[in-house]
This record gives sequence, C-alpha cells and structure tokens, in this order.
Amino acid sequence: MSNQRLLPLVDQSCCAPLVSEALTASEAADLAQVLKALGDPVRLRLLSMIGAHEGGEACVCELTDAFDLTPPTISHHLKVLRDAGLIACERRGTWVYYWVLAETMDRLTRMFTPERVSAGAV
Amino acid sequence: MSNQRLLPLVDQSCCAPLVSEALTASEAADLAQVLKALGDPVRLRLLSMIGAHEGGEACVCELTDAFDLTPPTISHHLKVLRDAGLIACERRGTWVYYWVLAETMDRLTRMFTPERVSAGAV
DNA sequence: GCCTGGTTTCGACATCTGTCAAATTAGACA
DNA sequence: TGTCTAATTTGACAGATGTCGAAACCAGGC
Repeated sequence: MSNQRLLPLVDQSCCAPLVSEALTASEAADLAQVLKALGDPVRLRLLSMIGAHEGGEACVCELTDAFDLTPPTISHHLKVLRDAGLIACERRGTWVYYWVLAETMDRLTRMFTPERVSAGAV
Repeated sequence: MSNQRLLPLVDQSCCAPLVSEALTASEAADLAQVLKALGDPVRLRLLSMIGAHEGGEACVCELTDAFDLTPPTISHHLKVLRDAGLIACERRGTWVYYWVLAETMDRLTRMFTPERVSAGAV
C-alpha cells in the first residue's frame, strides 16, 4: 500500500468534485443511492453487459443466461438499477430490452472526473 | 425521465470503461467492494469532507462533530472506507488523522471517465 | 506509575439485502 | 379462447449492515 496522499494542487488538474468540496447531506443521500446500486458485483456486471452489448441494449434472457442465478433474482437486480436511474427498459413482443441511461452515467462521470483549474483560479 | 440511450459512437468520446466492455466476475467483485463502501451517505460525506479539508487531511474529532452519530459509528464507517482502500490514517499524539488515497480514487476515475477513441480505431 | 480524554473494539439488536420458489402478468400463436 | 413462453411480483428466509452502549485501549501529562 502506497498511502500516497491526495493533495489539492493549484496549478494542475485538481481532485474530482467528490473530494474537492464537502457534500451536503442531501447531495450525499442522493449520490449514495446510485453508488449503492452499483455496489454489487452482479449489478455491476449487468450494467456493463448492457452497456457493452451490441446496439447498446440487451435482452433480459441473454442477461439471465450469463449468471448462475434465477430469473427473479436477475429481475430484482435490474429493478434496483432501474430505480437508481441507471437503466431503462422497453417490452418488444415477448422480450424486454434494457439500455444504459446516459444522463445518470454522465452525472457519475462528472463526480469522478478531476477538474482542470487554471493557475490563477484560487 | 429522458430515457436517452447511451450509444457507442465511433468518432467522438465513447463510453466509460465500465459500460464499454463487459466486466469479468472478478473485476466486478473487486470494483463492487469499493463502490459499496461509497454507497452510504455518511461514508460519502466523510470521504468528501476528508478530501476537501485544508491540507488534505482531517482529524477524527472534527469528523465526529459534523454528524449526529456516536464515535463508534463514525469509527466503523472510517474502517469500511479504509478496508476499501479509499483512505488511510496515522496517529499523531492524541489524535488520528485521515487522508484520501489517490490510487483508489484514480482507479474509480478511470472507470467513469469516457475514453477518447480516434476516428479510425474500430 | 496512574489519571484523563480521545478513539477503537465488542456485543447486541433492528433493519436491510440477496436469493429462491411459487404465483402472477403480458404477449404470441394456434 | 386456451396454452405456451418470458419476465416480474410476492413471500419467505438466512445473512449482512448501521447503529448504539459499554468496555477496552492508547498517548500524553501529572
């Protein structure tokens, strides 16, 4: 373990918003719901399988086949991701297709992307 | 809800690694542990308070004062963040100081930062 | 050496979570 | 209409999690 500190430096890329300014309680509650949804290996793989799938969407049947879990369990995890605003779905005939919502992913991305600050910006 | 799809586009910034290639089971388990640690409002605020604190580090006593929770509870949350490799600490005299570990934050950042792919890279 | 204040660990408890089996819903097709 | 398939919902249960009070621990000062 390197124990390298994350120090805020002025004249280069600074830290991500998450650690550059203290979150308020309600911001934290909001963000925590999304991160909690991602805090499970199965859901993380589901999200990444959906996002990486050709055409940007995947059928539930394909997702279910990829795991050693019952359909209700997969369905439960998909619901958690849906409630967190990370994915959405649509029924087309017999099958239900899921895709990743860009909006929520972008929000997370902004939270973790280091901000560039100009040299005199303090 | 916009339900806007996240489509992989070739000649501009593409999706974050998380949704551009399906995670393996062990990658997912690994990453999930870190995200699970962040999936709690108190821990999210603790991390952000430590990171945003002047000097890049904060004393436990300051952190405890900021919440309506008992010291054991704050200590528990700090341990979860420590076990996830997100923070580290050091005792100096009576007090214990915490700071954010750049390494793990960088890893998360990379996971959520969209990759730039050149126009002919497919 | 032994107080004292700050911090962590321990033990307990209510709540939340992941999982499955069974029941239910929604559409396709005879 | 009835039946088949795909997906979700419901109900139940074991195990994990967040919280607290009490006890133990540790560093500094007397």
